[in-house]
Amino acid sequence: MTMHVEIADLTERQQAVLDAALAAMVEEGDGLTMTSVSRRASCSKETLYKWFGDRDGLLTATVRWQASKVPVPTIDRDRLDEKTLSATLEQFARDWLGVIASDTSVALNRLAVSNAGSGKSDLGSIVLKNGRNAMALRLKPVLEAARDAKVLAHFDEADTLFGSFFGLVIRDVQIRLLLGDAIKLSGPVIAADAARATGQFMALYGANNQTKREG
Amino acid sequence: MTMHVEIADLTERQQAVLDAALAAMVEEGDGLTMTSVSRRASCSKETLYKWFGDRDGLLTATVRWQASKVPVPTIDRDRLDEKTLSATLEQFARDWLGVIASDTSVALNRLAVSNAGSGKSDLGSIVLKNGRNAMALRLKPVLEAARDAKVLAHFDEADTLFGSFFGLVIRDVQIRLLLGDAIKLSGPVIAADAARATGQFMALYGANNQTKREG
DNA sequence: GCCGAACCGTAACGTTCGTTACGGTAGGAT
DNA sequence: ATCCTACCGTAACGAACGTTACGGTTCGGC
Repeated sequence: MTMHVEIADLTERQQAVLDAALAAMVEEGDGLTMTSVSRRASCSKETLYKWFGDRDGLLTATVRWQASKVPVPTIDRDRLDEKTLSATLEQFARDWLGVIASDTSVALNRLAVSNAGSGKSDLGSIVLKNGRNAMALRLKPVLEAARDAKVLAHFDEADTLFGSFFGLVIRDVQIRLLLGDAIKLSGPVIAADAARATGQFMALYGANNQTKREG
Repeated sequence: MTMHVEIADLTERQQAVLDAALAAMVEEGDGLTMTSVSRRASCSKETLYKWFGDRDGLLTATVRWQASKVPVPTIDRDRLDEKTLSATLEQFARDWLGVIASDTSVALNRLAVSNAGSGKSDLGSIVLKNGRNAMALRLKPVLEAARDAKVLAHFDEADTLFGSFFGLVIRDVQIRLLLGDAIKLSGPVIAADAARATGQFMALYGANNQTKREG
């Protein structure tokens, strides 16, 4: 286990270096090299190795650093009527789509996917933990509270609802971006998508709709 | 452009070599090497280069070969009532989930994603064309026919519906698999997911439901 | 039997890149 | 002033791997 610096206590210089690594990741993808990072960051390779141990350590630290920069939406669980739940979910979807569509997120996920294939030091689980799982962790209590407040219809597994919400929001956008499809999501488009997804989710799982739900 | 063999006319030996490459891809991921493929296929590297030009050509041919093996569901556009449309969509979803969850598909998509990052000879667009886009091509006429037969509510853009169907079926399954999450989808689970997704899609877009649809 | 084409197995070459080593500089402490 | 620490820039090392070259074998055609 190469763990030289905790992301909690990074000096400003170290953060700058990781930002340079992030930029390298976005522009050079998987093929970023220790030399290119050091050149970008105007630092020596010796420093990279002292701080991060090896290439894997640098990549891991970079992924963690980016994850720590993504704001995690906070939600108040009180006053849960249908209106506020919808608004919350919509905001959630908007933020999330914005992250997913960003260059850094795409580069990061590409790297993690590559790495998950090669088996080394899984970046995959890190990205999963700080991406999807972090979202699920925030969202599931809200869904359960909404169920208890009779705003959502009864359900047993919050995972199922989360999965459906995920699907309605992300659709085929992420995989297309990862595969290099040139789609650009402007702010208005994201807002519209978030609104549609939220409306559909409420239609499927809202307390007042008894349409087809769980299998 | 390195194009040595068309996938249409591959000798059996060549197919066997590509199957070996496929196996190597599944087990070694991005880091598969010309040597490992030749060893697996019991062929010489010289042959690999003669047939496929270079490493990129081999990978491209492998991706095309796998794509050509995936059965494309065929659909009859006649007799479109709600029942048959549901059955068609459900079958579609089932097949699709089965493909997405397979080891080869995961390995293939990982490779394509890595490659899309590095910019080389896009495998990404090939996978996109033979995956998502092939599905969209088959599905959109059906959706439009269903609309004209008043089985689905009115819509302008079939893309929107396709995206929603995609999301409801795939949800977070593909990205989790790509990132290395250890989920196993048994046949019954896939069937249940396909049924749920289809039910939800019909609930959202069926002609007899006027719930929230397009933005 | 003989020839050439196709192919196998392996050795060899060159490049890239991770990793390490080294000389030099700035700044703070003693 | 001296020393020590942290850092920069660059050169050097070694392994992995794509690519090429070569000798040996099989096999169909004459």
